[in-house]
Amino acid sequence: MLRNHKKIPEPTIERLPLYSRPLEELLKAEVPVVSSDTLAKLCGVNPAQVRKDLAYFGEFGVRGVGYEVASLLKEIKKILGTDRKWRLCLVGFGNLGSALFENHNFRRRGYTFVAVFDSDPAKIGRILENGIVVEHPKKIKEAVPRLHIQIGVIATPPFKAQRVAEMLFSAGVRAVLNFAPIQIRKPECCVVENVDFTISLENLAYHLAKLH
Amino acid sequence: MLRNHKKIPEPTIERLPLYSRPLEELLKAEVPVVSSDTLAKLCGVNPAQVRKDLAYFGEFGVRGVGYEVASLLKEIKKILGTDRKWRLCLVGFGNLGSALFENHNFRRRGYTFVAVFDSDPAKIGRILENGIVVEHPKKIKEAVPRLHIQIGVIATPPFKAQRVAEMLFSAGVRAVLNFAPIQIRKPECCVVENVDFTISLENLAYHLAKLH
DNA sequence: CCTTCTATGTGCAAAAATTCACAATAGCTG
DNA sequence: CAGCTATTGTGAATTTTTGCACATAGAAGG
Ligand SMILES: NC(=O)c1ccc[n+]([C@@H]2O[C@H](COP(=O)([O-])OP(=O)(O)OC[C@H]3O[C@@H](n4cnc5c(N)ncnc54)[C@H](O)[C@@H]3O)[C@@H](O)[C@H]2O)c1
Ligand SMILES: NC(=O)c1ccc[n+]([C@@H]2O[C@H](COP(=O)([O-])OP(=O)(O)OC[C@H]3O[C@@H](n4cnc5c(N)ncnc54)[C@H](O)[C@@H]3O)[C@@H](O)[C@H]2O)c1
Repeated sequence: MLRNHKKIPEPTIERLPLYSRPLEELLKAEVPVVSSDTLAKLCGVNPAQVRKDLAYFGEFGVRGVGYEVASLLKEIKKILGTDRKWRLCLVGFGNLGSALFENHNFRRRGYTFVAVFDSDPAKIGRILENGIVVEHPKKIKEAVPRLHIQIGVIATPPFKAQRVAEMLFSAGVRAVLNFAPIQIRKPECCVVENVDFTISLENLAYHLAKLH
Repeated sequence: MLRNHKKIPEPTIERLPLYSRPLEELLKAEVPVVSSDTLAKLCGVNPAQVRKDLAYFGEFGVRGVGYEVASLLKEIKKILGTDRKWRLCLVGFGNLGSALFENHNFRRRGYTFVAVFDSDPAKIGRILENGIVVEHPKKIKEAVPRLHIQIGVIATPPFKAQRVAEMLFSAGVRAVLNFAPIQIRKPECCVVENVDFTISLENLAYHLAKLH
């Protein structure tokens, strides 16, 4: 048994969400069982990789048959914590922030915005979906414990992002999704994920330039 | 000399944009020279990594001194093709699409939207910044060569994304930035980068769940 | 109940990426 | 201009990740 001995590689964690997407499709299409080969093709990875990744967490497959779609999906969600609900707050209700807030993919996957903060007086007080009211960021300190906010999403201008992050951390938030194109300094105990589209664009540009 | 012999590792390419961000800050602050140690700390990576990554492309540093900020930044931009201008089109002018279009970071980095496509009749004909008019996606075929579009950005609903991608590829686009949460099938010769925030969120949830 | 068939789980080897550690070398100082 | 210092560039060691290859186990059919 692999699962009890070794720690789980980061790339494995990053591939699990990749597997869960085609699995959701298969579930919808009422396909009962999937092989590592098929799943691998759907995700564009190696079949052995799929089996090994899954084996870190348990024996989910049946030899000679494959993986039962519904139960595998459930297991992956359990591993990722996606079977739980997570409560988020949004800081920065601008173009990007409002697109994030209005996107129902997040809620469908268990990520619910329960508070929105913005420093613009023109936006403070505005009433959004689910009765959420835009508040000044100075309310973060008080709102995080009261609303049990677990994840902070930063969509402010870059030069405000570090300060906002610090407010979130000191209010008790341990995980931050940061859309501002800067490197956030964080306490040891906290996790930060950066999303930066321009990095993806620069990657594309590099590969394009090579194909001349 | 490393640079002529080995092919460049993908992770190296992915780190270059990371280096360029603090370098821009340093340039603005008129810091003339930076050591691999300092740059590494700013980016949260190992200093030897910085040196090795850069050495793949040339000898940019001065022993005993460090790297000249301005010229290093210029070199990185040259490598990434960010010194060139790139012409993009946007397909899907919804919440996310319009946030992308209105974000001036892209243009500042040399990525300019020169066309916007959306299938919604209520949006077609709308006039945006720089005189760009929202057009029906059936115009892609004709617009790509005429406007020399090099990169397509997909921000349509997921179930439309594959079809849109095919229209882009067959019109001659070789690089696609895809925001829809599906795996795009692509011809050998083309490059696709996927941006999926929910993967980042699932990562955060996993790490949070571990810290319980 | 035994045989056959199929796809998993995993030991092991290969490949890739990271990090160490140090010789090489540029600049500075006296 | 010799010696000293700082920091690069890189070969070698280490760690991590991937992929092969096959023994293993469940299912199905005779
Ligand atoms: N829009 C995009 O497509 C896009 C793409 C990549 C990155 N980003 C980044 O995301 C961030 C937001 O982008 P945007 O386009 O939504 O910008 P925006 O200007 O539309 O919105 C920023 C919002 O943050 C608010 N704000 C400013 N200071 C604040 C503070 N201290 N506390 C709380 N709120 C504050 C502003 O009032 C505004 O509503 C930026 O850092 C941007 O670089 C955006
Ligand atoms: N909004 C977000 O924060 C967010 C986050 C993650 C992922 N996404 C993904 O990005 C995509 C767009 O999200 P959104 O929130 O902007 O959705 P949206 O519904 O606001 O916008 C989608 C737009 O695409 C247009 N469209 C539909 N079919 C089209 C076609 N065949 N050709 C051209 N245009 C077409 C629609 O008219 C609409 O304007 C979705 O796939 C979504 O899952 C969005």
